[in-house]
Amino acid sequence: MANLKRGELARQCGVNGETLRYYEKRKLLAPPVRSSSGYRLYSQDDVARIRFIKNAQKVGFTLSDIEGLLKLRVEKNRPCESVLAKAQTKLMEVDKKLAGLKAMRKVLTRLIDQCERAAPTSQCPILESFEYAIENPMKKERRLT
Amino acid sequence: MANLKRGELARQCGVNGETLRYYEKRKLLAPPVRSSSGYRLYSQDDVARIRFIKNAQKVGFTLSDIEGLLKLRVEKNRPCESVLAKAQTKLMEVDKKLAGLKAMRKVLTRLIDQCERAAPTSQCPILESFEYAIENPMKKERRLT
DNA sequence: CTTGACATTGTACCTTGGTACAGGGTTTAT
DNA sequence: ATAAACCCTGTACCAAGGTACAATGTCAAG
Repeated sequence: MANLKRGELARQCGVNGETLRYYEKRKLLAPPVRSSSGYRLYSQDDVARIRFIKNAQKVGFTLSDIEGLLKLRVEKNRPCESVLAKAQTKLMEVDKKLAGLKAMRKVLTRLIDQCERAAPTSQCPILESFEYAIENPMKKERRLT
Repeated sequence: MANLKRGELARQCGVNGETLRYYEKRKLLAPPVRSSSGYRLYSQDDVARIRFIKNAQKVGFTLSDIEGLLKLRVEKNRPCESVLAKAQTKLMEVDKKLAGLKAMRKVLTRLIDQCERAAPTSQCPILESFEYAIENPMKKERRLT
């Protein structure tokens, strides 16, 4: 109905106007109808599509992922399995990143802790530890010379 | 002692040779001594420096962060406080990313779960959910029509 | 009728941490 | 002495997801 111009669609979806052009270039958005003067004219369907993209991004899908999801979205006869598989794959990716961050966190908190309880005369234990290989303490802290 | 050439240093540190040139450009590595033919000649200090960089990266410091850390590393009179502060800031950053990923994970697992227990006749619940705002279930799942 | 707020295009730039050439010169081993 | 394996430089390119112009055209209000 509405026939929104680029800025209107952008405002309605909370994205930058240039982003719409970018999505169009990336084929996430079909080239829209143009007004006689060449202005892009969007519909409510486009609003829904942008919302779809933004929601999918929120759970970790990249724009390339979303390209695939958008194709499945059009096929009406139950793309559920493929979508489920993609979601499961994404979950594994998220878990991998989580594991990486948790490992960082562990080492970082250990370093901070060491620093806080260090004797004031000693060298900075954090900097010092960067001079050597960083290991996780759980296993080999028997070395308390 | 060793006077390593670029490739040798790279191999010893497990980095790409080009990376060393990149670090030099980024001022993480001082311009090294050159041989008469213009080859870079590195010392064991450089080995330590690269190791330092790589270790700091492992706990989440960016190269820009590391630039600051390297400066503190040289000052011998207890930069401990500044380092500690940087580490604590980094920990907060890591925690923020963790929180974001955990939120993703939560929604994603919910979607997967909904999909797995969906009636085979229904539309794909994952795709469907992307059409609307994504909310966390904990609060408003009273809507079981 | 003019001003301001919109729109169009192409192109370049941003971040982060590098990698990959091309087109030369050098060193080492055979 | 010649080929392989280095090294040098500058520059361009990669992912990812946009953002920011400049130069120009259009539309609505007053």
